[in-house]
Amino acid sequence: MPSRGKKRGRGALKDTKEPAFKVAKSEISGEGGESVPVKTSGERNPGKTSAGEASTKGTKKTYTHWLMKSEPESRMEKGVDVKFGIEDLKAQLNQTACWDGVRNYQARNFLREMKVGQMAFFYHSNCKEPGIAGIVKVVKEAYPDHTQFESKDPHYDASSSKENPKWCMVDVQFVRMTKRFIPLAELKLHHQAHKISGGALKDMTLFTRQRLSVQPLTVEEFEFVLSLEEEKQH
DNA sequence: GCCAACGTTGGC
DNA sequence: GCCAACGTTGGC
Repeated sequence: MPSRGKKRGRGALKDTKEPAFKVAKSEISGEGGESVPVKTSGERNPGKTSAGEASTKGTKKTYTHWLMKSEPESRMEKGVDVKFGIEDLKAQLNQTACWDGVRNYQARNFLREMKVGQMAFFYHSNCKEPGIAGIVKVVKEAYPDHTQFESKDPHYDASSSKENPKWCMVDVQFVRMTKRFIPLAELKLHHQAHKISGGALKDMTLFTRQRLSVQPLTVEEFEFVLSLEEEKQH
């Protein structure tokens, strides 16, 4: 939904109450976030916590790099155009926008993990040429997504309350375009080759959880994708 | 426009 | 708690 959700327009910068960490049990599916990491009881923490590395802390990985999907082409959803490509981000005041409209628990939980200064790929989805168009950085950490309370908004959620907001957003700022557009098809070729060779993209979330609109990348994945910038396409 | 993948809902 | 039906995402 970030793709299905991202919309133009600055979000009001009002800061309401922090979303409680406690969430309704109906949200369990997403409550753990990418909670998946095996919880081996008693297993001692490998302690492999190099800065920036997807580290194993306790039972859950922490990430420092992300990929966020948004739709660069016009599409009407409940009478509202949800188009928001990287050019739209660049056009915002301070080239900064709130990442509203995320309505998936896993994606939301990743938004909550994001820290100021962290980098994310801006991915163009549901369009002629899907792929990575640029790089953005987190400039404000998770706070309530105001659009969940607005009945006219395509992502209005009647089941959420201001006392206990269900959905959050972060603010991101444009950093730069990638040196060249990196098409999904190209990433997929690497992913498939890496599944055999054991390369950096072998488990890339873009392919293992294809519908997730806000997703983490390991440092290795992020750097490998960056290395593709330098390649001339066939 | 088709449809695979997959998240959510609700009956039981 | 299972799982079929349904809805959404998003590539192609």
